Amino acid sequence: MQHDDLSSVLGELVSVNHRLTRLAASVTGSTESPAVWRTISVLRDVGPLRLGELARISRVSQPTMTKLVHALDERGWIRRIADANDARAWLISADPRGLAALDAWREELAAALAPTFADLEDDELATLAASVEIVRTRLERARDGAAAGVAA
Amino acid sequence: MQHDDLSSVLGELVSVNHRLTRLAASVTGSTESPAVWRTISVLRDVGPLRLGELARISRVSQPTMTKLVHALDERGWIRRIADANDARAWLISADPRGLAALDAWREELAAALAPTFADLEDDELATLAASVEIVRTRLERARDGAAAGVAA
DNA sequence: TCGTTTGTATAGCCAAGCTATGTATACTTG
DNA sequence: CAAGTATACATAGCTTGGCTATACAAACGA
Repeated sequence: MQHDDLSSVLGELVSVNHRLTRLAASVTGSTESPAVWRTISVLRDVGPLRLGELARISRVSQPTMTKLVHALDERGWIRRIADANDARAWLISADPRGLAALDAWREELAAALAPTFADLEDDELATLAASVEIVRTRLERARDGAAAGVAA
Repeated sequence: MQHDDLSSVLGELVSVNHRLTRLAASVTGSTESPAVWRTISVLRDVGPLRLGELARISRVSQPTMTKLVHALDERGWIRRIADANDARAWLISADPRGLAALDAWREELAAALAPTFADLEDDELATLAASVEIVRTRLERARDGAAAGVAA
């Protein structure tokens, strides 16, 4: 029962939020992809990171992150800082322009979704905020097992 | 955490859930994409639909849905039923095998995320379930404005 | 020094998204 | 009822984000 509830809620959470992501993509005029905002959001939350670690936390492969980082670098939304102690490595940090773009996207998203969420009550908003924190907490925790085999 | 500002919460909701989607993709061995589960989930929730309407509700373009439906049809996860009244149209419905696959994926997802969400309290689970309902309600409502200009 | 490990880059593939356009059926109207 | 318009789905061709496999360069260890 508890297990059924858990799997049901997690499954619905992922499905419903994927639909919300599609809605967000279609109502905003933004041509940027979710991957961009996800990446900058991670950098904002956990600070400058090596490319490989950023890939692990974002749960994408290292080559995928290499492509994303190059694209973001060309936009000037992140900075690649040479690691003084390891000539192979880069420290990736969010550029203020990237953070500003993230804020602008959030504003745009909220404006575009405003009609749909117009009747949101205060307690419903609080419920959504609480859910975000619940999930974020687990995502942070999952960082530790993110290396390879998960293996927990 | 941050102030319960609408744009902040919506932005975080989309970003965090995108990260959760990545986590789900990496912890499950599933080779299926989120688009597959999203589509079957929509069919399960709102029943047999014409391809175009399914595309609008899923917030993807009609050609994208054509490709998805063809792929799902080859797997036997949906059924294409000729519309008796309109030879151009098809009614798309979820096949029991598709619904079973959806359930299996949810179980797999829950099992894979179990370590990460192991300490979820009952009230936290309830919060997540409530959020799912809040978002689902708005998604259903947004169906009406899904046709063209997104209203105003 | 030389082999091994590690951090990032490159190559090449697939899937999901898009716009533009094609084709067949339905509808409308003179 | 013929002909033009509108609608429903399919196809073509592109872009991008994801992957694995592999290459390269720097660090490390014996």
